Amino acid sequence: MAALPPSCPTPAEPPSLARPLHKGQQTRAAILDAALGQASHMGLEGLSIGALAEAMHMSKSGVFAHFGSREELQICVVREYHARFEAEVFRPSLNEARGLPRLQALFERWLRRVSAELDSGCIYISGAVEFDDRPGPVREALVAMVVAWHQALERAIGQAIQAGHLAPQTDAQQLLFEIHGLILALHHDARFLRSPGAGERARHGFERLVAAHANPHRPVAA
Amino acid sequence: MAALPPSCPTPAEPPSLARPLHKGQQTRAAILDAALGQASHMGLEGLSIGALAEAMHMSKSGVFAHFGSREELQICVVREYHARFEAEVFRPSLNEARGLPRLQALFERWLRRVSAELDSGCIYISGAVEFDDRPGPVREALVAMVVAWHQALERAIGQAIQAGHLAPQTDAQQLLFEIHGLILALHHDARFLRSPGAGERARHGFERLVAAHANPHRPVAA
DNA sequence: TACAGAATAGAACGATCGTTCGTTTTTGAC
DNA sequence: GTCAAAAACGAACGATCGTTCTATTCTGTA
Repeated sequence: MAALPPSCPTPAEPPSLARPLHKGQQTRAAILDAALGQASHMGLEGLSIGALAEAMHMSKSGVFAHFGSREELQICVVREYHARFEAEVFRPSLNEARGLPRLQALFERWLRRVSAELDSGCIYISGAVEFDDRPGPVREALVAMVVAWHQALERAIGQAIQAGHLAPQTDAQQLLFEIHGLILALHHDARFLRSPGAGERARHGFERLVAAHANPHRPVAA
Repeated sequence: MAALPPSCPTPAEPPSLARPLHKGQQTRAAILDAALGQASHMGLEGLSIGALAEAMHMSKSGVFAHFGSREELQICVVREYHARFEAEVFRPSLNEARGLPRLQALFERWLRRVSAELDSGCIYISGAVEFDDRPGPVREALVAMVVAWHQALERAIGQAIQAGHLAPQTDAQQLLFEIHGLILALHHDARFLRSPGAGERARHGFERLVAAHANPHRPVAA
């Protein structure tokens, strides 16, 4: 979850802190917000500049001018989603103590984000399916974001091992794989099958995983 | 995995066994085969009658006439995928003894199908993401197929419990949820992240799951 | 208030989409 | 070989797509 190249075609220099948002960047942000909503419903490939313009009460060319191409718009949506994910899932969890508490916080916030029904689907998950076979810069951006997130999780697992919360022989990558599986199954069951108990199943699976990897020589913090 | 309404617009009566395939049904099958390839690369929404016609060296209208609408074509693709999945994953596993051996066979064949790189993506998985927000007959067909497959798996788990291979207090739906998660994580890591060890991670997770739910009062058959 | 530059509109483009329709070719049974 | 039915073609339709261009409107500053 390291810092990533600023935004998209945003002017070269990084935004100075006190600069007031000019009209252009303001509407640009509004468009991006609408685009995120559209992409999470229809997928990144379902993003349409025409539909976006209609939702914004703007002309197609007016919307288009802010991004220069549809592909650039898709990349910006990915980056924006990443920024929100970081702000809503990753950063708040840093308030928890290193190790298991932080890992638990990360998982719980991740779970809530994925199973949220209001603003829909996780773009990491839908994007991974849409672009697993489609080379190009959108796929690359998507991979970069997902890898960054996975690295953050792996780091948290490593810290839990180091802190003695998880057994020292724990395979961090394997544990990450299985945790990720729980989230993916949650996304599938909650969103596609509309199964009501999916959230609880994911939580239960996570607790079982943590218990199985708990360090037998040290009591696990609640 | 119960029998499902025959095929798509296929003539009303079920095909008699000895009837020779007439020209129409022959090309229809060939189109469906090509459509499956296209859908597993570009998704069900990426199915294009024009591209399909070009690949078949046919006219658009010639292809179109076999299905009557794009939506019908999508549904036929879903059913055809289901038929192949049943033939390649489900049916061969019935040769294994009821209980754990059969469950293991189901998982291993499922794993191989999902991680296969030649013919690409699993339509159940990509379709679930594409249609989790899109009501209509395609989504309904997709849900029906996935539910049938999940029921078949749940049945196999139940038999493993009944046979004493798994502990009697095992929660079949929870176990299914976690097994499904392993497959989804495999699909994600192998296809999207191109991570080479994903297959082994899924196997390892499955073995851990089985071991955790093993019946302590009865030795588990290898 | 005036003026440069940014922001938006509007029309048009070529391409592709699913679909319709009338015609032509092919097939298979007699 | 005949002939009706089935299958495939080919052109055209309206719609939508991303994109380009030129004009117009708006903004922020001096």
